[in-house]
Amino acid sequence: MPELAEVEFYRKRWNTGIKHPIQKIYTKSTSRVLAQEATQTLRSNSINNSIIESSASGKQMLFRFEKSLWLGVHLGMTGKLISDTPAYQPGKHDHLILFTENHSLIYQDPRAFGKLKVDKSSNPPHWWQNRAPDILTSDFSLAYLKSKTNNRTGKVKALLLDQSLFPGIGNWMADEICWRCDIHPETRFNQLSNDQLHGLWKETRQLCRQALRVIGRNWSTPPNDWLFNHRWKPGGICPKCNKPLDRSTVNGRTTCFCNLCQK
DNA sequence: ATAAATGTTAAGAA
DNA sequence: GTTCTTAACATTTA
Repeated sequence: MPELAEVEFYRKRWNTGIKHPIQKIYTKSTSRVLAQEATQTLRSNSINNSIIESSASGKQMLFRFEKSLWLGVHLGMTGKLISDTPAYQPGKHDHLILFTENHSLIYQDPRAFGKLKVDKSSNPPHWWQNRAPDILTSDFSLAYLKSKTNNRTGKVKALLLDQSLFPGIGNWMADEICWRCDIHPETRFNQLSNDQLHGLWKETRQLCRQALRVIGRNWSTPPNDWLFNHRWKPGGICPKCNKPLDRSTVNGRTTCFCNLCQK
């Protein structure tokens, strides 16, 4: 479910709890999301401690506590962050709940493909420090992208889904980018012309900005001239040429594209 | 009943 | 070393 902008949307939902001391903690007894050891560390270090800030990078989030504690969150396919009242009762798919005086901060994940990581140090954990440059930073330049993808023969869609190259891009965003650039998702990356590569880089950044504005802010529905609104509908049509969209499997993922527009 | 779902990773093969 | 394919993970929804 969550890609760059959805992650940002969920991250902000826990803002309600910032600077409110944790009074009580619930953890699911056997959870693949929150491992045994992380559960212990969190249980013994979160009470009377407060989240003071959070950040997102690609599909990862990091919550910083006042006293030497960090919580990393990856939402997997069906993870959600929720803020509710202190009276909230744990449900079947809740893996972690932090209770403050006025709120409950919930990590809910039915398929449990997400991951919660805990680190007890004063500096940000090492897995946060060695990250690929975020798409909207100045480090993600065309020159950088060129240098990282030089001679890559994989399919464009496959590379777009590679988090070490395009952090935050997921299935719908990868399709949206290919469609906007009129690039067939199975095109080999090293077959892209200079113009195509430049276009792909620009559209990638543009889509990230737009998605953060539209979905990241309040999860509103994107405009109808995005592929987004048409890609999941059976019989969906291409907003550019009004012909039926095509589907196939690329890189093990359902891929939606227009075989008239995308060459 | 069967398939597919906005993600990641591991294993084995080419 | 790179890339591809497949499977696995667990649950809900169409």
